Amino acid sequence: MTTFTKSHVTGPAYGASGDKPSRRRPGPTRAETLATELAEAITEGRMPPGTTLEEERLAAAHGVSRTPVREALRLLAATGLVEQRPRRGAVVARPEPGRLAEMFQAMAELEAICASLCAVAMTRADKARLASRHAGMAKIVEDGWLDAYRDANVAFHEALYAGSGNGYLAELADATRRRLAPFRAAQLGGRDRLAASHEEHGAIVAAILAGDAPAAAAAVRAHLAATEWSWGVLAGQPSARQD
Amino acid sequence: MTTFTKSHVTGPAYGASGDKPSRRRPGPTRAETLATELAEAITEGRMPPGTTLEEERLAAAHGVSRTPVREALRLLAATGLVEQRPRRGAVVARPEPGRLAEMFQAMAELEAICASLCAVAMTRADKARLASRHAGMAKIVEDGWLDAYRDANVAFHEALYAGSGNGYLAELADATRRRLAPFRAAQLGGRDRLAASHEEHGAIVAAILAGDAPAAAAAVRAHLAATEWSWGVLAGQPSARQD
DNA sequence: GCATGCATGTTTGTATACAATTAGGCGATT
DNA sequence: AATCGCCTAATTGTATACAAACATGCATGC
Repeated sequence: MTTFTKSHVTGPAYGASGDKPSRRRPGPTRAETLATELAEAITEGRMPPGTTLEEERLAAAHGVSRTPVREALRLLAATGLVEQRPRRGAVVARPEPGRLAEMFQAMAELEAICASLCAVAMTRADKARLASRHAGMAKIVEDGWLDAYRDANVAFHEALYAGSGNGYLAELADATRRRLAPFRAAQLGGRDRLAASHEEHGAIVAAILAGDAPAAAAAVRAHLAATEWSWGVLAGQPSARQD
Repeated sequence: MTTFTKSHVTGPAYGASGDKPSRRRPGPTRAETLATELAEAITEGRMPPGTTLEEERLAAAHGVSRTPVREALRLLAATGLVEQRPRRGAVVARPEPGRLAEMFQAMAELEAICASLCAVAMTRADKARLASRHAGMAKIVEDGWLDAYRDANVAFHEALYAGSGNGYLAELADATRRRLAPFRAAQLGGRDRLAASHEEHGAIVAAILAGDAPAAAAAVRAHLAATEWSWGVLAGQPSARQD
């Protein structure tokens, strides 16, 4: 499971304007850079599910040849963000509604496990950090800052993954969340939902602070069950439909 | 998460003797075929962790050019079976001992979830099939047929994944098991361990038949905790060391 | 004698050229 | 008029060629 860390991203892409990079970075290869960029474009909704990914077009758009493009697509296909039909090209993955529901359930369970582990494995300092992170989100909720809450929310959940102490598990959860990202409803609902979400977070944090693993798992499941509607998962296909 | 089904495998590889295939299969591309073959070679221990995967050598061995080889390696890298260092080539993945432990724990939790879901989601017919599968393994245990038990054991666990009714979760569990496969101790221990394993399976089956999800989860965790030593996970690195 | 620098070979990364399959449209036939 | 078949265009799959980076060994200097 390859993860695409922000550190791999080199910016808005040199190739957007057609020029190639003069200085060569040591680490990341073109294919990886491309994969990261495409992954972001997909998860952020700029390339909605169903979008066809034509190799030559992508190559031209990023100022590279088809070879790295193909490798990037293979990478994304293995990640699940892209679907490759044998000789019919690649498209941004658009899972069946049933499969989306499966992924959502799996994510809930993965997060529940993470929270359980947090409850028993986190150091006192870690728990304090988590609590303060949660506390910091209160102001965002009061102000009704939707975009900021969305980011902070992702960060909160990723803190849960990291706090499990199990990096592999964290990667699974993160990858699943990323694969579901294109199906989030654009807006999280409204201020009421924001407050409710924050309150549910509070229950999770409390359980973790108390070291109560089963309660933490239950709180996570409840939180995600309540969140479900704010994803496109059960509402049928979202945004794009262009095949 | 791309899965490598047996149906994709076309045999011991035409390229082993250098000749290219005359008839062209419609579906799978060379890269996918290659990826499947390599994945099997790795999970079956024929290419132990640490083995260097030189592109040209692989290309020659399989009678193809470097291009599909590279794509196959990318695929495997995304799957986690292979590790690609930016400009230093690819090797069969050899995770740190700590990471192996994480993967093992994650697998235990994933299987526990699957078993829980089995308990509540399986139809009566499914449960009967699972029970009969388990019963069928008794004879293998009596005869001490180690190899056969190994295969049947994998099939049993995969039946658990499938029985969860959550295909995505099943894929996660399966992929994790595959990634851990190269680190299994060659022999499962002995006849005593065989019998113990079978008995633990019995506890799992019983809990599922009874529809007792928590008991099923607990039984799975107990089973894997008992199995742990038969994997190379905690015993440090296994088989190969050739870098 | 040891360390450092350079030269060379090997291997990966990228680009381009070619082959083959698929998709779509046009025409002929029933 | 509808359907079948073929033909053409577009796109993917594969191979090869070129360029850059890493690794190794040797020679040179200290």
